[in-house]
Amino acid sequence: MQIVLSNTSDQPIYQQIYEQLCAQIVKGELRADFCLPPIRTVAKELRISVITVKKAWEELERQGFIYTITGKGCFVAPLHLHERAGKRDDLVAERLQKDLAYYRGLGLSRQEMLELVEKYYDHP
Amino acid sequence: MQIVLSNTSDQPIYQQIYEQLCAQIVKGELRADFCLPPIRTVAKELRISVITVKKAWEELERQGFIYTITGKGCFVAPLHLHERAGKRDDLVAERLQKDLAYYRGLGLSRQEMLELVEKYYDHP
DNA sequence: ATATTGTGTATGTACGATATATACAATTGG
DNA sequence: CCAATTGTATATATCGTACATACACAATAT
Repeated sequence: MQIVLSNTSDQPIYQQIYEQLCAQIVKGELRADFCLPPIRTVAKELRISVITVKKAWEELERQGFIYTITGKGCFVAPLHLHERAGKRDDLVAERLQKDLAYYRGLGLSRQEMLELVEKYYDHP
Repeated sequence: MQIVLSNTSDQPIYQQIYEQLCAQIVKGELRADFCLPPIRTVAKELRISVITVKKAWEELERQGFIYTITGKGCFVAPLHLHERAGKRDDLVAERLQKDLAYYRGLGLSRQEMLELVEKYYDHP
């Protein structure tokens, strides 16, 4: 499990955490029932408050990515392969809609867009 | 000149305005030295505060898209064709970097990404 | 000249979201 | 049972967004 925070990002901390854990779970990098580190530990390592970590955890639980056992810890929800793929597709679809709208709004053609992706996707 | 606000969007109002005007300027839909409507008028039509419009206008000026003559109004900055194209590319590049990082983070391959763009770009 | 109208600007306020420290409650495990 | 460990709740501080209102400057008609 790995979390990297960006201080320059305009994204809230709890959301950065949420997204990164989301990604790791749908990719299967975190196995089912894997026990996440205590929020205190995460907070200490990232040098942020416990509450902020909890907020990310709450959102993860709300979306069905993890489950909580009070006094014991938080665990990765057991999702089958196709469920994980489905959740990933949900995340992609939701974001893609807004993103493409932006580029369309700037007047980019589909062809231009494809060329940009082709060019920069693997070379950031 | 046209501005459409979304109440459901999680984007700030002033930013929605900024982006839409940006787009219209780099696309050349607003001619150089075109006089924008008074912020009071825009505010009234959109049923928002003058301050919010001003905030969008400020950002547009900061980015060199418009210039202000106090007492007279705000005007579209005179940009040559290649300058406009350059600014559009700047906007695209800045956003594309973050967007692609997100999809990469979810484990999408370049091929998958291309297929999604191919499929949904013109059919939102 | 100067009053009036139109323009952008500044001040002060309110609210919600973000993030924090600290204290609390539930559960585990020796 | 008790101490340690876990997640949870309360109260507070700060920042960003948005607002209403009053101000300052420019243009123009009188």
